[in-house]
Amino acid sequence: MPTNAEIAATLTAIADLLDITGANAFKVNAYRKASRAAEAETQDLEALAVADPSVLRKIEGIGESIAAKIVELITTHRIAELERLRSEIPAGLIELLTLQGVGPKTVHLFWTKAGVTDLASLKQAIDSGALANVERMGAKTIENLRASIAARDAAGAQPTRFRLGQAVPIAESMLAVLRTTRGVRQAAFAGSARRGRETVGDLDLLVSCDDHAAVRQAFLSMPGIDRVLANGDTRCAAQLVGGMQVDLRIVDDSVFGAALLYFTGSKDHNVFLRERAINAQMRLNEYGLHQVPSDSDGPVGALVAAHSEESIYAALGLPWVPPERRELHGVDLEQPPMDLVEHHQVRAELHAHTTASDGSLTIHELASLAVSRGFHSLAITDHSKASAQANGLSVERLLRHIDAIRAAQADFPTLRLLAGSEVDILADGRLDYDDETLALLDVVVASPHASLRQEPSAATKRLLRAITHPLVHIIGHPTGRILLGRDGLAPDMHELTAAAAESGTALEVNCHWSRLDLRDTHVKMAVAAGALVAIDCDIHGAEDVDNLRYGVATARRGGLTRKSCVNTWEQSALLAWLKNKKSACALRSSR
DNA sequence: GCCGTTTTCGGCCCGACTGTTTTCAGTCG
Repeated sequence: MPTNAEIAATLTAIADLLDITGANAFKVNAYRKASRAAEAETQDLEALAVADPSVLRKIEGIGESIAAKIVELITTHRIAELERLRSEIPAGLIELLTLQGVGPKTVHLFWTKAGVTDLASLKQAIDSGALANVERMGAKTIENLRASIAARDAAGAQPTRFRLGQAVPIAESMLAVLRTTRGVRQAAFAGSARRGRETVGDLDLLVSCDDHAAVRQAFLSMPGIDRVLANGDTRCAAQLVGGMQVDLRIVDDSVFGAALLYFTGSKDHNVFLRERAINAQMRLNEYGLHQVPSDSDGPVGALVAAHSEESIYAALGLPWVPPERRELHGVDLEQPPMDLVEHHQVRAELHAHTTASDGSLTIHELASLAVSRGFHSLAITDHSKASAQANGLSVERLLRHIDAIRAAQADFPTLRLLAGSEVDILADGRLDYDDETLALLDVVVASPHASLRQEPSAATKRLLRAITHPLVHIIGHPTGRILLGRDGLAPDMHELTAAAAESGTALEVNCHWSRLDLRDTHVKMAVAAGALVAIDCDIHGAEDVDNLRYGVATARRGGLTRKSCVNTWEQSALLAWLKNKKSACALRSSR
């Protein structure tokens, strides 16, 4: 039973192999586009296909042929076409596609003209001088090839993607330098980081200025640059120590909006906008939206819009699309804009740890921090006893902690301090404190911390039990995944979000950039199910509050609106929700 | 291989940079 991710990976594998054979580039691109569509699909493709295979073709980018291949994969666990390609093409060639500056045409050349079948034989062909006899393989190209291989060898297991919360601070520190550079008007980061993707492959920086040379020099002389990959008048690229690539684009200030739009992407979003421009007799690129030139215009038609993103969307008959929503294309964008949750609307933190368990701040320090952020409510939710590694609280310690939280309230007149717990959801779905204890708390965040490799069906059952527990308000980091580290649980999110909506339990978007759990696609499911969502920083130290932006971005990517986000509610509404779940429980248990 | 307000064929986003070339192919985003 292939997952959507596995189907996507299979389609990408076909695309890679086709690429190397020199197949039609549009055909290759069709497989890549279908792969992206499969990955972005929130419905389970296998379930869709089993119910009605024709539904697959309703997904944009999946047509007759690819739909048939997906069905073939689901029913026979193989795709004959893929096996044929694999029998013809040495498996080691695919790895060569990942070398900087090496694409499918070059790999094809290596293979057919120099007998290269993998990285080892490529090295051999370089060292023996055999490669120098191949067309287009001049001294400079071979030198670059050596450098790419060396960079790869040195990197070893160096990551190819980086977590959002690690990439954004790097981008901002580089922008801070560029903003002080002579002639710079505007500077911003674009790309997948601006779209708030949970991981990014590289950084895209955009600068408008009067002095290109000064900006290029400032950029290329920054500390941490390991290797310069390109150095042109309007575009520079460099690899940082640690492997991250940074691209810099320099444009005139008058077209900053067009360039920002263009370099923010996503690729599919750009293609959609360009096609829309063409249909309206216009042409869109990073220098603006122009009329198609008439004979008297020369190469470029009259400018329609370029200064701001808003003006370009408007000229295309669309509302401005927030960067987090730019994975979308097609009819989704023609809907009226949603009231997406915004960073400044978050006024309550409902998941925070103190020195009582594994936090670094005291109750008072945490409360002061919340006040400084303008929050009206803060829940202190230290770990429960099963999280021994985090110094989880025994019932006796918890009782004393509740008293300490209530006592601290007097010192913070503008902040409502809530006594809570982040209680472990045990492997079978039981909670780590008994109901009598939980009933003493204002807020119960129930989270899975152990047994994170259990079967999906067991995980679903486990989490459902916690979601439907009347004393639980929030399910903390529901899957327990660690980005680029641990997959975590894979429960049936359709079941979970439906149950959450039914029981009034909120699902958490944990803002820490190593978690972002719920992930964007899960938020989308929660929104579709009508479930409540909490955006929480899971504060362990003062710096964690700054992660809120990543959680908000993830929530926005999933289409979360203010009214479904409990952290944005007025204090009275929040307290009523916290209390109502409890009284609902009392009612039920008294029957 | 996908797709359709020029719909079953003939397009498919477009520009910068690099290196190898004498005008362009390949890569990348």
